[in-house]
Amino acid sequence: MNIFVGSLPFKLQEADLREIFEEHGEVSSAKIITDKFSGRSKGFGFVEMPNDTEAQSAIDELNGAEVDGRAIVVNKAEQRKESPRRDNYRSGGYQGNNRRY
DNA sequence: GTTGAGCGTT
Repeated sequence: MNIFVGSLPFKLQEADLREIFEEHGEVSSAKIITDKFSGRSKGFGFVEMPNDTEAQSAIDELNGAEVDGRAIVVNKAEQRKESPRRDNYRSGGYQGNNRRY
């Protein structure tokens, strides 16, 4: 289950976020969203947990929990898919791979 | 050295 985490302290790092969720279950990956141009944290991130039961428990326990003095927001993530369509494609190359500049 | 609602680069 992918989890959305908001209201994170700007100083928080991905490893910190991961350890927070690992206290409530197994964490496969943790991500802090940072601005591509400034490199600064956007203040929210995502955590992926393979066990849905532990994930739901972590959401229930960590939503509103205080981290570094800030009450964080934890919800089930949306919009980003893990399994894009990979079927019905043939290994044949493209004919129009010519590049015109 | 700054800020504070929301959903990420594959």
